[in-house]
Amino acid sequence: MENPTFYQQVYEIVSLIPEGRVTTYGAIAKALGSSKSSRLVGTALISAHQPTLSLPIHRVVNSSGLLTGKNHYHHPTMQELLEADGIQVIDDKVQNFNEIFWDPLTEL
DNA sequence: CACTTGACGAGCT
DNA sequence: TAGCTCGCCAAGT
Repeated sequence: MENPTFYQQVYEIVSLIPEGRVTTYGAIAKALGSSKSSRLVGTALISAHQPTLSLPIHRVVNSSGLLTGKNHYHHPTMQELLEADGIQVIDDKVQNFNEIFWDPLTEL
């Protein structure tokens, strides 16, 4: 796209998240040049939850490693998907968050 | 064109 | 420690 929307850019970053790793809304926003648009990233994922896009959006959590988007999942749950990636989730929180955190700015 | 809507984040009470 | 408020900003209505 010559004029990719902010959402489109979010989709691209999300699609690049490696298996077994997670990133945050803020990190993605920052990678796109708008560190203060973390909310936009979350809103973008709502539009991205379409089956046709099949993006690993379950690998995106908030800055605390909390599964804030869990409510938007029908089934399987966000936790189930993360555990399928080998990520340990306890009480809606990603374990070893600091270790599996994937920063699009640093690792891309 | 103006108003509302949030999978957020940081700061304050 | 937990909960509430404020700022930010593109997209949808």
